[in-house]
Amino acid sequence: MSWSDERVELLKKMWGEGQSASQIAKELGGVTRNAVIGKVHRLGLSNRNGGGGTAPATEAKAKPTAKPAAKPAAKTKPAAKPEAQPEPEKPAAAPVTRIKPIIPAGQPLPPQPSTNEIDPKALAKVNEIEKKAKRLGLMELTSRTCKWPVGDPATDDFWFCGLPVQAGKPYCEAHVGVAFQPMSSRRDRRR
DNA sequence: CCCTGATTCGC
DNA sequence: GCGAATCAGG
Repeated sequence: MSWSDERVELLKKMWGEGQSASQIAKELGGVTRNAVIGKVHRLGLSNRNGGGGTAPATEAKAKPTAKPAAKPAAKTKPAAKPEAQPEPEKPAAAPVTRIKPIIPAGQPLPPQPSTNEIDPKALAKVNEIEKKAKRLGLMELTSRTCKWPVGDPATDDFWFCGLPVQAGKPYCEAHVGVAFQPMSSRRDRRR
């Protein structure tokens, strides 16, 4: 398989969308994720910049490996393609639909992470990805599927996100965002 | 163990 | 230029 024009374009597109190298590789077929990453680097777009949105998880790390190769690391990236895209980012998610008003009413309504004061960003993201959720059943869950529950367990309108989890976490990226909301908010109120 | 991207280097 | 092997990390 060679990097035809179309394939390269798809690569660019997907990479720009934040797709992982392995996913791109699958989509393209005939190549491994290594090939994709290699190509990405050769194309000079190892950096997924967009519009200052979410911070990149993994950033360039210094390589302490014993490599005496004296390389000033000249960044050859003076070129500015006229068709460069500023990356519109995710504009949507304004109304932020209330997650799920699933409360039979009359209940104590105990804990629940205040659905109220969670990063609107995170919520938006969740709503975004829940559309793409795989809607897995309890039995379909594996060690690497997002276990975020959606809907009312008492109804058949209940499923699990099922999207690929990232690192040892039980949820996908988006859900991790709202699940592990760092303790903050109401903490220091006296000011 | 699963996954991610980054880098190296023989081809 | 290509990408497997390897590295580094979540």
